[in-house]
Amino acid sequence: MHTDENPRTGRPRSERARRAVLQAARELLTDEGLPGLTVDEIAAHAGVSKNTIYRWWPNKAAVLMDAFTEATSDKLAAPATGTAIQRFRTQVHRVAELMNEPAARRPFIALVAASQHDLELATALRDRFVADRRAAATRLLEQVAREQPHRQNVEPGILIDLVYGALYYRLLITGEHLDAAYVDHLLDATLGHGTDG
Amino acid sequence: MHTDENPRTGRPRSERARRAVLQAARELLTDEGLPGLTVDEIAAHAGVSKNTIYRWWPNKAAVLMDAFTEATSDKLAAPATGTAIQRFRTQVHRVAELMNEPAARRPFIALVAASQHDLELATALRDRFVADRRAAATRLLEQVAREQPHRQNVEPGILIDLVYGALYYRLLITGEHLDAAYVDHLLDATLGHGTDG
Amino acid sequence: MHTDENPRTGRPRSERARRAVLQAARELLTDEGLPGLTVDEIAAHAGVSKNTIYRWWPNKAAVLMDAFTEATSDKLAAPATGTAIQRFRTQVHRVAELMNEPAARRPFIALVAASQHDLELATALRDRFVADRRAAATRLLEQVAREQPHRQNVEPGILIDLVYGALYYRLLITGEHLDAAYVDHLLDATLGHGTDG
Amino acid sequence: MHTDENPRTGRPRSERARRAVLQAARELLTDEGLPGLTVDEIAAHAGVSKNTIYRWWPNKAAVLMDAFTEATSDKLAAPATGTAIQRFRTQVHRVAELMNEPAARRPFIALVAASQHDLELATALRDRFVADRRAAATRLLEQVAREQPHRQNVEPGILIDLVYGALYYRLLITGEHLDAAYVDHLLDATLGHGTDG
DNA sequence: TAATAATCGAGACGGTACGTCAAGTCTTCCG
DNA sequence: CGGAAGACTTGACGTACCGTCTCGATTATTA
Repeated sequence: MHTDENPRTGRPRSERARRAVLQAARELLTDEGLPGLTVDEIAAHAGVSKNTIYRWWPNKAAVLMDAFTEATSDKLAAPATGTAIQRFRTQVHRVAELMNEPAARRPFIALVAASQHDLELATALRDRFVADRRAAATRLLEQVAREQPHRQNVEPGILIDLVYGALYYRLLITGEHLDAAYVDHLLDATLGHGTDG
Repeated sequence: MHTDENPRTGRPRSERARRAVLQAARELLTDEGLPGLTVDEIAAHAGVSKNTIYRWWPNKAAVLMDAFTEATSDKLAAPATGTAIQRFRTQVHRVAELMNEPAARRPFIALVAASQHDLELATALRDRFVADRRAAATRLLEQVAREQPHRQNVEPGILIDLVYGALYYRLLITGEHLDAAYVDHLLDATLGHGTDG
Repeated sequence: MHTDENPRTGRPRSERARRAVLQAARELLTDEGLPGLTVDEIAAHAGVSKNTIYRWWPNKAAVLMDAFTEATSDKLAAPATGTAIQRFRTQVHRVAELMNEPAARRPFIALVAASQHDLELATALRDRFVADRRAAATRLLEQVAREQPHRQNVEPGILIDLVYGALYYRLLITGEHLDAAYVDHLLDATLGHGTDG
Repeated sequence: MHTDENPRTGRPRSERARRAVLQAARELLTDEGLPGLTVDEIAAHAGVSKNTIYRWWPNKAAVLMDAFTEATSDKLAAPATGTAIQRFRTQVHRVAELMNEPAARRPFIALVAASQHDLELATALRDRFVADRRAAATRLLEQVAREQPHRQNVEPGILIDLVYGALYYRLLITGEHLDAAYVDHLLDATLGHGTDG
């Protein structure tokens, strides 16, 4: 999105159009993913010209990226409370919930799929979604290691790969459900039991 | 592929054409993935008509699926030796190596990406690639549980999700390298150290 | 049709196949004309292989040409009786009837249409259908001129063009019906009234 | 052609593209007729996308119909002068000249051929080419009958069929040349000699 | 209160790939 | 060798979507 540009003159960008586009992108996204979503459709459904879409986004992947971010950013932002371990567990649970939520699951899958052959999108996805959580998780797990030096802790990077990897694995490969119990199983298996209290 | 059908009459299917198509699919696959691979290109490069491709495969995803299977089936088939745990570790290492191998990495990524919006492909991928390994791994881990009942074992399904999930996570999300040391880290963290001897 | 070839050895040509092909061609011809008739259809409907068709005919136009000739040759062959003028009139009536007959009208139209961009077919059509009638008509009209030198006769070639031209004109351009009364009108207008007795 | 529609908004239709398509159609038409003319070729030769062609014409027959109309409409439009009979004779001569003119002969033959299996085209051809001339000719011949009641006139419809029929007959069946002398022969034979002064 | 300037909806444009279809040829096995 | 079956190459078809472009109309700031 070209929000950085700010000409002092001329007709200002239509906020209505921006919103309509993002909403249309969300509404029209089906199980067919990005390939099943066409810019013409989005434009028609949003009551917007294709020109307007291409003026502000480079392609439909970028549109969906924005649509996804806008819809989910607040859900992951709320700060967790409790011990470091508890906060880590909360974070993982939240991501799992996101992957289950109807409004977020399909866009997310579509974005991950598209990012496999779209380097820019892959970067954007990592920068705007993965990196934050990964940094926060690393900090929390390092804190755990400092506070409980006697524990036999695995490297934070490895542990994060294991837990988050399992979430993505179910989301993308097996397609199985991601309920809270399953997430607890993953966390218990990697952090040890009784770490949720 | 319709290899199952076997009419006694008529001109037999050209094995040369079949091979040329699969090889062309492998050779022409770039980082652009399936969207960057066109049936016209494959046909031209293989010296085969589009018609022939569509006679035997429903779409280019199916072609690439066959191309991938043909190229990698033997690499994963060789039986591992040693204890149950050793054999499990070997299996995981082999999958990781596959994900690293130039000839297999790109096709695999492309197939996983495409399977996100292609239900048939997703099923085929699970049935022909994931299911076998998962069943074998489950058997091995159950054997471990029987032989070492004192061990604090996690459920096989969870453990498999964790380990394989981490592999897919690096392959699809972070794009980081999957070397043997990293795989050992994953296995040590989930199975315990000293399980490789 | 390659009837000229007559090898002394090997399996003889199947008369059953030949007939089935020509009948299938007649039966499958619709208002779509030659373009709407496919060799695959003919082969399937006749229970014959495409190979067999291409062995004996160069293309589907030739097949239809044979099918048409076979079905209509006898209808035009019966000798007319009476005076020269009467025999000429009979000949014209017979051609008009042919153009009306369901079994002949469509094949004929299709052949004339196809002959516009198929030189071989055009030649065949002229040689095997037009030329005979034209020669006979010329002979008859010259005989009339000899027998009735006082009559103000137009050149046979012009008269034939006028009368037959009108038939083709209705067949191909206006598509109007060609009944006997209309044909008599044409003949009366060109030969003079009272020439039918 | 959808020239009737006139939306006030959107990018206006490219006159350049329209012209280029029609010209390409004329230039690329060979003795192979419509079947030998491909939309891809027209598009490439006109520097236009296939899309644009299909946006404005339903098929290549419609393109050629427009190309033909555009090139010939003015040639037949100029009013003839003289008596009713003279004007009729002029009209017939003009059509004959059209059938001889290199720029018009092939398109016309191709259109008549195609109209044998294309109902829409047949209607268009009759409505836009045949009907006008036929109506005008009928009017002229009726005027002749009124002015010269003593003459032994044949029905206008029959006379038109005879004369124009002969032109089409030569054009489509025998392929012979249509020079002015021949046309005069036809007119003399049907209207009587000395009607050209 | 204009003039300027960027946006907007609409929709035509060139380009590329799609998946289908028919033509005509070739390759097998069976009488 | 003829014939049935059916796979093969070739080439055109008509469709769909992409991303760009050109209109007239709109809505701001600047003069």
